Amino acid sequence: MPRSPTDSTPATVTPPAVDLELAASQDRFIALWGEMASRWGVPRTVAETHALLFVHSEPLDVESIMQRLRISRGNASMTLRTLVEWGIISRQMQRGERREFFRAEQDVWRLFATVARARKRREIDPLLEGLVGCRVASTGRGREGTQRSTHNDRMDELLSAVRLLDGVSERFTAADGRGLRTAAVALAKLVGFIVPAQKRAERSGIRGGGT
Amino acid sequence: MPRSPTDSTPATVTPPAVDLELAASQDRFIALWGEMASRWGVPRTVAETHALLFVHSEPLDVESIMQRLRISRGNASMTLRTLVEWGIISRQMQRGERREFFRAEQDVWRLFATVARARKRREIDPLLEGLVGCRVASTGRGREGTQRSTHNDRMDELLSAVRLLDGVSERFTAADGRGLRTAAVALAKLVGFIVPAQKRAERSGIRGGGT
DNA sequence: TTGAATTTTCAATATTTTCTGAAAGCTTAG
DNA sequence: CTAAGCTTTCAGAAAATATTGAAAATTCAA
Repeated sequence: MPRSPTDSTPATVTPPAVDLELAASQDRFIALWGEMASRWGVPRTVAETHALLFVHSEPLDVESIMQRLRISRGNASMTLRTLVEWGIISRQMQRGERREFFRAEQDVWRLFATVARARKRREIDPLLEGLVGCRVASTGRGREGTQRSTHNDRMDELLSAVRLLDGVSERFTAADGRGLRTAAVALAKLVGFIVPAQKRAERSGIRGGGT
Repeated sequence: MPRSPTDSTPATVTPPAVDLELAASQDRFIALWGEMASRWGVPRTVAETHALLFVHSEPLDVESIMQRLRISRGNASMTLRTLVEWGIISRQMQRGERREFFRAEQDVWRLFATVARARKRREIDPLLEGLVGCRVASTGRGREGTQRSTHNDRMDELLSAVRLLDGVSERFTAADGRGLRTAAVALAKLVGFIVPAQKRAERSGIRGGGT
């Protein structure tokens, strides 16, 4: 590997002539994706790594990722493993090459479907399991029985609502991601909502983060 | 106000005879909800507070909440404020009473719709805004132009996918929560997935994150 | 098998987020 | 106006999470 020990330029990814503007755009996206991720409870570097692989169509090796994102080897390793587990990036080893390369799922809808499925597993399934255990034995007697029934009714209502959403999502995020897109489009039509090509800022001062 | 100054009993919520089994069930639910919340990136105590108010049909005052959940006054205050901002609990002051009482939205679908809307605002809207800024000026020239186009295409694809989902969710989570339920049911039908009126344990060993 | 090129693991460290508690701020009765 | 009763604020403590870095493990060519 022809890299001098004095080498300190971070541009491992691209040999000499880099398109700086393009790189800057990519960096903006990486930052944005990382930023969003923290709101979704996903570690920043995990999202950044994914973003890098997503915008960089050719597969990258660990070294390049480390350098472009300025993260440690250990972090890169764990992060990549996580992403592979989630199924949104894949390892690619090639004969003649010792190191592994990684590439991201490029299809947006498949990406979404995969993420949705992962979240469902982590966030919905345990809820469904747990809810049944939150009921209380009904005694059937007077006022105590009534209170208990009310409680159970509440739990049941919650349970069936979650089940409904769960069932739907299960069908729509199946494997190829087609379902998700279909669902979105179907729904859009259903309400007569046509997706505009151009975005319109209907409301500007939305939020209320207070202070 | 008939409370002696020596009064120190913590049982503000329930006078003497409490249904311990019921309380235990409620606690299980509170714990479960709190547990789930941490996976969704919501502070545990925020979720627990909401859970308590959700299972406890009558309004509760801050003191009761603090004691039942064993949290500090400050935490309770901030937490309640958050929940009120999210729109899933409401303050209720009453003449003759100095303290405030809180009660949770009891309708599950409205609850979901509200939460969905809040998340959309925090997690989707900033993404939409940010994405446009991630494009790169197309030069239109040779290979550099091609790379740039590819990048922009990717961003556009992402953008329109997010917009589609966003638009749909916007319509379906509007205010009353009816939309969400409607959507879920509609989708369920669309794929031939019939929601049973009575819960049926189709799969028992639901399985899970199987290693 | 050896050893050079990688990747993985994990204890230690850094960072971020959440919670506490005490003091300051309101509001209303008197 | 003053005081009692409640609520909010916020700096710092505590807890939870994320990241590093270097040693150990793995892999493969020779």
